[in-house]
Amino acid sequence: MTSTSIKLSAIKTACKTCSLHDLCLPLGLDLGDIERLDEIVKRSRPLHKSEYLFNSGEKFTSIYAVRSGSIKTFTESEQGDEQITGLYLPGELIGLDAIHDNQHPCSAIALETTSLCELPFDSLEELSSQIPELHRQLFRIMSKEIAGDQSLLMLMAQKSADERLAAFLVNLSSRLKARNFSETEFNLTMSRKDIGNYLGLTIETISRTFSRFQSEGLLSTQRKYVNIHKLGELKELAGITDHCTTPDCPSKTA
Amino acid sequence: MTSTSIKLSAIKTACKTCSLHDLCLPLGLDLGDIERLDEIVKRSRPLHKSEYLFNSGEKFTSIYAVRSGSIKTFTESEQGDEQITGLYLPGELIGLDAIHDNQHPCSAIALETTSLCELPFDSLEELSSQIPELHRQLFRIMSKEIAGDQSLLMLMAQKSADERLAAFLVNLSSRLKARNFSETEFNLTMSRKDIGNYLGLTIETISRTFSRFQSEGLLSTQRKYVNIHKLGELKELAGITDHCTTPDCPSKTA
DNA sequence: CGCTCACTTGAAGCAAATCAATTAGTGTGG
DNA sequence: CCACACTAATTGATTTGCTTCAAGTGAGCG
Repeated sequence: MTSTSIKLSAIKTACKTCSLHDLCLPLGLDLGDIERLDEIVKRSRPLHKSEYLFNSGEKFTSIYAVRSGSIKTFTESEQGDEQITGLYLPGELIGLDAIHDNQHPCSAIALETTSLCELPFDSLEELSSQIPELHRQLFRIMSKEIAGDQSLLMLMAQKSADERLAAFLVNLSSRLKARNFSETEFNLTMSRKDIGNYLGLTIETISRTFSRFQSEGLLSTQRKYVNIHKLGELKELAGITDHCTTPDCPSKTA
Repeated sequence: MTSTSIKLSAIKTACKTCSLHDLCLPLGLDLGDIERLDEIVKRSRPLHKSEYLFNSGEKFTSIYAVRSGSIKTFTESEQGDEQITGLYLPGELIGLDAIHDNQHPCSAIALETTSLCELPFDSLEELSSQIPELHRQLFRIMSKEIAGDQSLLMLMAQKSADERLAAFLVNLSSRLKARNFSETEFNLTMSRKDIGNYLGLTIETISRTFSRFQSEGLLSTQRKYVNIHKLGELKELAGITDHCTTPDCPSKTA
């Protein structure tokens, strides 16, 4: 199971050749630094759909970067109700919320077949104290996560069902675009139930809202497949300030 | 206005004698390190009520630690509606969400007379690369902020008005307790309107809920003054998992 | 004293939740 | 390959918790 060294050379993935280069940690690092980073990265077999990456309460040891696929994180209250707290796409980092008390406050599960890079935190921390630019990059990423959560909060607090779903789709669209996927045609890896949970709505409301969007010609859906016809209108509905946390964010260019 | 050096010695506040020692950055640092931290800290005149600390869109230069008083942060959408994103008490750090794109995504305003420590980020970053423990502490604090936002999210997504207000009060209570204030008697520095906005509810709902809590004997209020009579019941209402981000969090001791 | 502003309380309206019934996919074993 | 169960999603009818609208109260202040 843990026969890493042999397979590694076979897979031959490396930060410097990774297509997520400019989304993930290596942004702004020089070649030598990237090689040092590469040395601490562990790459294991991909997770299948519904497999756990870690469980709530587990000891925190590593940060994970999504290489392909997608992951959802969620917390569970003792009443048993579950709240999805994050959806992670390729190039995004999972586990940043676990640093402060050394255990994961949420569980993480694969929404589809997903491969990851594991970054043992001790090594990452040590390396980042030697490479100031890595250090800065880590701060930036954590800061971005904070800012992203806060705009999601804003969404929850005072948006209607329509606005929430629109914002969710627009956000997903722009994140996919930044990863060179289509911004208008994609597959939702989350179920209606998950989306509802994530947005603080019921499955019925999500379903109805999708139906209405479709009858209004904004988009068409077929189960998990979504085709956005009027991205502009959807953005407007979402409140334009598409609570985006992506590099292509319009507010950045301002 | 910026005649700092003279006044500084007069005020004579220093991290090592600060009562917030174990809440703020110096946690776990040795005396020598604290002195080095002290050298980069700027302490200016206190802010009066309703004065701005910084404005949304402003260039990010410093992190601020609250020494006394309280600060609220909020974002404003182009439609003009405002969303409060944070309430900061003594010992807490403001501005962590601004690191990633070098400008503040929200505005910060004093809720009462408030004094702060300003930590120029460049210096802090440099110092933290020299002091591993400071480095670690910064990560912990940012991580805690992420985890805190996520539980607030959970609150918004699937809690009733009662549960939200209860959770808010319980959270405030435990944070005040950690600062050696009473956990049952305190003044709300936020108005009903602000509380409503923060929790995604209207001012009327907040008012009604307070009235009901009072008639049920859970607490009594007189304008901003709150006296909690049955903290236990309130905690239960809040869902026990008091989305706490404080050192005395029960889940920590588990 | 009368003004304003923050808060309280009541009544009506509405968006989303809940309850309920169907339909469409997915998987399983005969 | 087809019947079977099982889950995901859709659609409709009803209920409800919160908002909105509206009026009133009380504290603080010139």
